[in-house]
Amino acid sequence: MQVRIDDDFDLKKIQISGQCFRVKEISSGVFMFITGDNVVFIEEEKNPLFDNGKTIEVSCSENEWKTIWKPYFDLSRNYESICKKEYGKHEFTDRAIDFGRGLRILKQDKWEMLISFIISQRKSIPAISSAVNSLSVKFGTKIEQDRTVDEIFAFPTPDQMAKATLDDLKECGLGYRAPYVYDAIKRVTSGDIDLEKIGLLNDDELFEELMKVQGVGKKVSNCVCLFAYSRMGRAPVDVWISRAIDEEYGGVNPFTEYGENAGIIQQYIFYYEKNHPKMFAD
DNA sequence: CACCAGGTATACG
DNA sequence: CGTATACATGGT
Repeated sequence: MQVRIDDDFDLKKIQISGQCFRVKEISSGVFMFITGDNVVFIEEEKNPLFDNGKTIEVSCSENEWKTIWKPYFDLSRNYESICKKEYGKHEFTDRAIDFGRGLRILKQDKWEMLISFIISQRKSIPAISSAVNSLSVKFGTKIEQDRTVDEIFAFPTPDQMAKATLDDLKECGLGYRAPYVYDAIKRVTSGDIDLEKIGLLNDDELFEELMKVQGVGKKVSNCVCLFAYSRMGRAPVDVWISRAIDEEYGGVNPFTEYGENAGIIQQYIFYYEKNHPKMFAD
């Protein structure tokens, strides 16, 4: 099926943006995304017939696109106008926006994001990906599809992970984070934390609620708020953002100025810091 | 093959 | 309250 996109949208940038850990480019220009027990294959058309926006080819039905993937890619929000609105406040931010045009803040599965970002601490992005994949293969349900030779597994549900021992988790490369994930499993399967219900809370309350889980601090909580609950006002500060604040903003956190779009701006800055070519060594 | 990775909990002062 | 330190593994 073909879909018209009337806004900034770049699959390659999204893939390497560090917010999703299971996206694969299965062949040149064809990307596989997974959420819940859904898989989709997407290709950006090379010769768009229109001068604005672009057309993409998606493997799913129209209904699945509307209910799953359109929200996943946050396509009801216009990023072009957000960029325009926030442009001009800081020269460095403007540069990051220009460089990262096409990025989007994905609306991903809440449980998967909680576990993925607990795992993310002190790990490289490739290492996070492989750990998340290991959990999926070990505990998740196989998803039927015929586009890849590799078997694809859904990220395991809390109930599927409930049978995991600490050693099982360590076998997935979690290291010292295994007890943290173990705690998350217990809190969610016991009903102590209801990931759907806390979605009704305001940003600060949601942020605090997530931090009840062992191993979830400010940064991880903000990532879950942003990448699973679409709380665009949350701006996670990691080592890259912290470095940018020091070196580009004179040590003053710029995100308060971006208000409800702080998380989106954060993503452009993170992407720029990690991916822009450096002309000179420091 | 050392080195370091989208941090956090804990122990201090 | 702010600062220092340990932490388990894997990818490069």
